[in-house]
Amino acid sequence: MLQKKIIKILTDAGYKLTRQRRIIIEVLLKNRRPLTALELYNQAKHRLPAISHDTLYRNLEVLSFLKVVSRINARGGDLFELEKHHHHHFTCLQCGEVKCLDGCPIGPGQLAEARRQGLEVVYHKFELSGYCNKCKPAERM
Amino acid sequence: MLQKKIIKILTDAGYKLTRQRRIIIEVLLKNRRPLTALELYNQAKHRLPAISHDTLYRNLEVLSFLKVVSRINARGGDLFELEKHHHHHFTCLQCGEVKCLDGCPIGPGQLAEARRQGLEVVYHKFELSGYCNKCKPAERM
DNA sequence: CTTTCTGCAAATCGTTTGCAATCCT
DNA sequence: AGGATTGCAAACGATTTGCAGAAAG
Repeated sequence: MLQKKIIKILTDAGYKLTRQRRIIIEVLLKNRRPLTALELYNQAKHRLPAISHDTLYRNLEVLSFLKVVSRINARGGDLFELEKHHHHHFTCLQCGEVKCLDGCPIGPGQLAEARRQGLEVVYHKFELSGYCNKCKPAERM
Repeated sequence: MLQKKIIKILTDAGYKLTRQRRIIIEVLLKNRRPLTALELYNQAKHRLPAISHDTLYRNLEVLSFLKVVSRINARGGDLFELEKHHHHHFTCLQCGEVKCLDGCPIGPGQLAEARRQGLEVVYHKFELSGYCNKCKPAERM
C-alpha cells in the first residue's frame, strides 16, 4: 500500500492529516515488518521529537480500525505493521524473533467449520511458532 | 485430558500438588472454553477465598509451560483453556464472544512456506474473526 | 471558525516480583 | 526437614484517559 493510498483512506474516513500521522505512516512504510509500539515510537521521535506515546497509540488504533495497519497480539506488547499484502507470521519460541511468511495458505477449506456453525468470517490470523534457523540446534528445556 | 492425567504431568515434572493447583485445574476442567485470568480467578476464589491473583498467574504459567493449558494472546488480556483437543477459535467483532471450532483444518500444506524458510513449526494458532449468528444481521460500522 | 488532534500528566489494566511465612513430600 | 509454593504488597510495563491548548480543513 502506498502512502497516497493510505492518506486517501484516512481523509476519506474524515480524519485529518496531521504531521504526526504522516510521520507514523512513513515509519510504518519504511519498516516492512511487525514492530512494537515502542520501536515505532522511537523511530517517530527521531523525526519529530515532541511526539508522544498516546498520539502514537491513538493513531495505531485509528489505522488498525481502517485496516491500514494490522495488529498482532503478542506476549509483552502488541506488534503493528502495514497491511500490505495479506500474510502471516512465525514467532521463535527461543529468541522471540517474528518472521513474515509469504502468501496465505488459508482457503475455503480451512473456513468450512466456521461456516458450518453459521459464522461469517471476515478476517483470519494464522500464527506459527517454533524454532528459527538460528535456534533450531539449541537446547530446548 | 482428565484430572488424573494432568496431575501426573504436574508431579512427574517435579511440581507439588497444592490445594490451589488442584482447584485451578478443577476450574479449568469445568469450563471447557477460553477464559480470562479474571474469570478463572473469580471461580477459583469461590472455592478457595484466600487464593490470590499471583498464584493463579504463576500456575497458569506452569500449566502453559507443561502444555496442559493453552494461552491465547488477546486484546485486553490473555485467555486460557485446557489443551484438550487441539482446536481454534472464532471471535465476534461485534459482541466479542469467542467460539470454539471443532477440528483443525491446518495440514502440511499450510505449513509449507514456513518449512521452505527452514523454520521448525511446533505450534500454530488459527484465529478467525467476523460476525456470529446473533450479530450477523446487525449494523456494522 | 469549528472540529479534530495533540501533549501532558495521571490513571488504569493485566501481569509480575521480592519476601517472609506456610505447605507438600 | 527442606525446598517448593503461597499471599501480600508493591512494582511493572503497556496502553488509555481527561483536559486545555494547538492545528487542520
